[in-house]
Amino acid sequence: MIDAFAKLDRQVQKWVYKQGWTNLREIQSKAIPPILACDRDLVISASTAEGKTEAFFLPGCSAVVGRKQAVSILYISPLKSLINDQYRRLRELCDMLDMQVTPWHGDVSQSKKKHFKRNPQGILLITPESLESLLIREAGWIKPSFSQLKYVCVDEFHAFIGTERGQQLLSLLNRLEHLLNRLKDPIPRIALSATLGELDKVPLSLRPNGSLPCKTITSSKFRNPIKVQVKGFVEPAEVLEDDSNNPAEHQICREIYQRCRGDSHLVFAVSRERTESIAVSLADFCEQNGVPNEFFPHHGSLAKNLREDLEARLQIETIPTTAVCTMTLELGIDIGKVNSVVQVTAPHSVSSLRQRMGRSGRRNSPAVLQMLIAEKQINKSSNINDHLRLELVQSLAIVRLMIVRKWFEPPDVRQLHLSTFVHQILAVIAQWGSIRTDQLYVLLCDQGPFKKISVGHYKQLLTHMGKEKLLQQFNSGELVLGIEGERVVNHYTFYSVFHTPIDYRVVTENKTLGSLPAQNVILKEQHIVFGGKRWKVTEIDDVRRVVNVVSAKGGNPPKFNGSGISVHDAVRMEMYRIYSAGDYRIEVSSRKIDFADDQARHLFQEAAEFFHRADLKNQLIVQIGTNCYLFTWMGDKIINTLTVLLKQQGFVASSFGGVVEIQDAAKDEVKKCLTDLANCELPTETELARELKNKRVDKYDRFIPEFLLNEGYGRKAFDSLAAKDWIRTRLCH
DNA sequence: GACCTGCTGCGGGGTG
Repeated sequence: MIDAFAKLDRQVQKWVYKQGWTNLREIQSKAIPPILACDRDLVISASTAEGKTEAFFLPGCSAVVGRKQAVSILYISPLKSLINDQYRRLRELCDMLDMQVTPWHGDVSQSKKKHFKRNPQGILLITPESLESLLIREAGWIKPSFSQLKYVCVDEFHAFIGTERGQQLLSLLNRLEHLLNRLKDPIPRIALSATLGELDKVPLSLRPNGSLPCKTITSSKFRNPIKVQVKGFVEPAEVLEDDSNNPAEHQICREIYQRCRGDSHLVFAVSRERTESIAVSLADFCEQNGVPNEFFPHHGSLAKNLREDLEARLQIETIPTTAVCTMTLELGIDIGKVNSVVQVTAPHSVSSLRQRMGRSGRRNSPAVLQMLIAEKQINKSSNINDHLRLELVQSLAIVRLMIVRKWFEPPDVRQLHLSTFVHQILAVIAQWGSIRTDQLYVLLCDQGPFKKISVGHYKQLLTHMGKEKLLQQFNSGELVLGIEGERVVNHYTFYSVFHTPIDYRVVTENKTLGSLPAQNVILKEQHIVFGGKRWKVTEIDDVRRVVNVVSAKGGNPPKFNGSGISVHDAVRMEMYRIYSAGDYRIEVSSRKIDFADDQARHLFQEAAEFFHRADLKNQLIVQIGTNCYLFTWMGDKIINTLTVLLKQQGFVASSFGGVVEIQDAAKDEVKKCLTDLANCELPTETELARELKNKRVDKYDRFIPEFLLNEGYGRKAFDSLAAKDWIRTRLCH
């Protein structure tokens, strides 16, 4: 450890002393030799607040100190706010090293950018979108300015893996190496990441062409103990018309109020709508009790300054503050640690729950999680899903997977990312002016990250893009942008690969509170909840897309849009094990720890009894009245596949919470149908996708021909092989 | 029955 420290630059060592650090953290010491060697990629995987940033920058800066001719380190972050944070943290170190550090994103002033362009050196902190714009517009400047580039560092790498934006990033890094003639002598990539599942697969996600070896560093540090409780609530069967007084949610808010007031906590409420309704109820409790409000909402549709005010307040430990939030407070921004984390309604993945837990656990105190789950009261009209209490059992399963099995979801790496492929074709042509089709394929698919795209598909896509006037091909084989291509590329929204719907701005007295999706109807005089407060809509301007509001009483939060959720196989399999055993408790050295409260335990016992009575341990198809219910206890890809297969065969099938409902069908009929299907070739995922409408979900899907779109969509939504395997191994026996 | 992220160049007006 001490040896590693000795290898750092003297000024860097001085900076470490100045921080009052007596020694480096484990991952920081471990990272020094491989970064100084500069001959391989590196994945630094550790939980928040273990000093990952310094783990890279201490040796990284040591290796490049004194170099003035060109940029030495390129740091890429998914968030502008993180770039601003890192800039503040790096400035002192870089001042001591007489090294330039420059933040570069959409909010950085033109003057700062101009200064850097005249004087490119040191460290550049940038977003993928800004790097894209530099490659397209300033490739001639990048070539000399980055000629000495020694490291590329990607922060929050887990947020990129398997996404459209991550695919763009990989393509950008490959295009950069190509531009700098560094394909044979690649620039080492350092990925900083929260703890990941399946660490052995990360190197391929960091450099798909494998042109440089990769080392992975993790921390063996003893983690804070974890305290978890699941609390149950009962939703009365007869809910009054006025759902503003939703009884279970009211009880849940009372629980949060009593638990959280006086300290700092995060309440993850899953949807923006629920975030608003809980935040405003808690503010109401404060008002009724004559105490100052300390509960505030935080989500992506809230104005930036409101969010930043709350983030700043969370950092002040002496002021009790509870943020009711969506995943906006899951990663990235430095808000310090909170006393505990509350999760309202079941989380959908183990990995996001883990991230959330990481926000709790101040100085040697345990990380505390409370899950508040409402289930419906059972009556005559209750359906099978109500009886099974799927949400409660999903919550129990996810806690067990996190604590007992220490498992979490790997990213889906089967996807084609066709929308981003179209984007990168346009971007590369815009960058070079023109390129031969074979060169373009080598750059994006052979060397770059689009390895799953065949030459045949590539050619058909180019033909289609030609028809759409995105491209034009000369007789020489050179591709240039077509009229439509020029139009798309020259618009400033081109640089991002993710889709953003049109919004209305919500304004009061010239202050912007946030935004609302345009599709959702808001009426004049309507009372709404927004930003944790109550308002009346006074005016709607459809041209400027502005909703004006004034302070008022009453009202409900507006609807925001959301698409489907996806639950992994492992979660449903764990649910099946819990039901079958009739026991969810966690075994710790021959003792069983019950992490549910009385109400949750009671709700679970009722559900387990129902499961047992219906013999769901052995029965995979159940007949209730004229309907059938199919239980696979598998993830949503298999559920989707079976649902569409049954529909194709003429059944009326739909799924909810992982259970497939088949209307007006006999159990044996359904079983025979699926068995027969599995005895021959099942339709491919592409064939299943043909059955569906509304498949254009990603930003550039509108430029993809139907047959290719089916291929891309099929891989996202279905898994024919796994579905066939399930029928043969489970249903046929 | 879900969430999040980002982007330009230019012209007009105000300030020091």
